[in-house]
Amino acid sequence: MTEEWAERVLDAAEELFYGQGIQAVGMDAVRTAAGVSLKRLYGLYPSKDALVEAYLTRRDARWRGDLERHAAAVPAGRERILAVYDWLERWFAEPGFRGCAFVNSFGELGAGSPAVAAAARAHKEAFCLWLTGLAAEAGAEGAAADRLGRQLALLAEGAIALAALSGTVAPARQAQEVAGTLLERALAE
Amino acid sequence: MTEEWAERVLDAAEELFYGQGIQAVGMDAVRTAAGVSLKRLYGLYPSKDALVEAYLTRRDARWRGDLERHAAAVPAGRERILAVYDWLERWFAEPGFRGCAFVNSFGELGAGSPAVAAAARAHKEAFCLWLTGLAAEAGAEGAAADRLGRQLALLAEGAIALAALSGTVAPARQAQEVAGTLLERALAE
DNA sequence: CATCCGGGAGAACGATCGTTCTCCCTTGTC
DNA sequence: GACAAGGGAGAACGATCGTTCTCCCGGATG
Repeated sequence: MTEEWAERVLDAAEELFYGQGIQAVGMDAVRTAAGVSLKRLYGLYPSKDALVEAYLTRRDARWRGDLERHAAAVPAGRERILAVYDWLERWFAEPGFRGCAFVNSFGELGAGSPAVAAAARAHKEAFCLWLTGLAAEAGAEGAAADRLGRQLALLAEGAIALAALSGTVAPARQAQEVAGTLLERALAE
Repeated sequence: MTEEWAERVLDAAEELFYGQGIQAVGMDAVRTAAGVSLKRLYGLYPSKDALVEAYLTRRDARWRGDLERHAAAVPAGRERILAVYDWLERWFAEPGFRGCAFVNSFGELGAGSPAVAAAARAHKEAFCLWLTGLAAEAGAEGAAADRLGRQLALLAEGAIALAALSGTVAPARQAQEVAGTLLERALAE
């Protein structure tokens, strides 16, 4: 099936693009890693830009899907919000963790690729909105939930960046601590 | 003087590298923007790697210098810490703001360039240390200052990333609010 | 005025990139 | 067994990159 081939190509592309940066990876490296002929590669994705877009799209879905599944296994409210930072910590510990794929792609191509910029923006916005939902679930109302959601997103973002640069998982715990205090204060009414 | 030429080249390189990414900018573009012959360019910086390293070194010094000067104009303590986020907000509003040069460079080249990775790590570490100093100045002691410094760095980092992606200055204010609560809690003893 | 030398413009070179094309072998069909 | 179709391997192409080299001019020196 062409579906399976497409997925194999995306698997290879994701590993390479995420691990080494997009410009540093040539189509030939993707071809080799995926074990696919160049002809088939270009049959599946008509250009590198298209492959990059598919990479970001699938990564967004999988990243948020994994996170949401992890959070759903924990009671709603304060506990579920804190579980987000547990999940981040596990992510930081994975071999090959190199920060946020969207921040990296945006930093590399954002200025010259509106599609990448839009994908990155959409990813962060969806993440922030989801956190806002969690905040509402936990008892924050209206504008308070919105504010709390943005603050939680800020903490996650900072933790991701610092974990990548430092090569340490510690920022996850630090962000979790701050999130804890914010919740304490926001939910005390 | 060769000094002035070197600075002109660095000015051009910084604008281009920061605005478009490092790999997207060729030495010829730097040459043209700086108004310098290729021969002189390679006389000043023997390779692109050397130019990139000089770019990051000078940017680190200037960025932290500007920030420290801004903070020094404000009374030490809680007020000075909050002023950091005012400075960030002004930075975010500058035309051409594209996030943290070190995070972007690391995302683009970190995997393949130990020098860039080290520069990025050093920059963040220095920033975090400086924040810890501010926290100590404000009354936090020992481990508490360290913890507060890391939390403040986390907030700043998240604000920078989200401001770049969203194209908005709002994350500076949000980070400042969180910093305010943290200070309130930490300095209440 | 003759000479020499530093530096400017940009051609040249080898590598690599994204993309397309050619050639050949395999496989399925009559 | 003949033949058409499709896909694989990789050569080929034009562009661009980092870096070096060539050629030439202008001005300082005797």
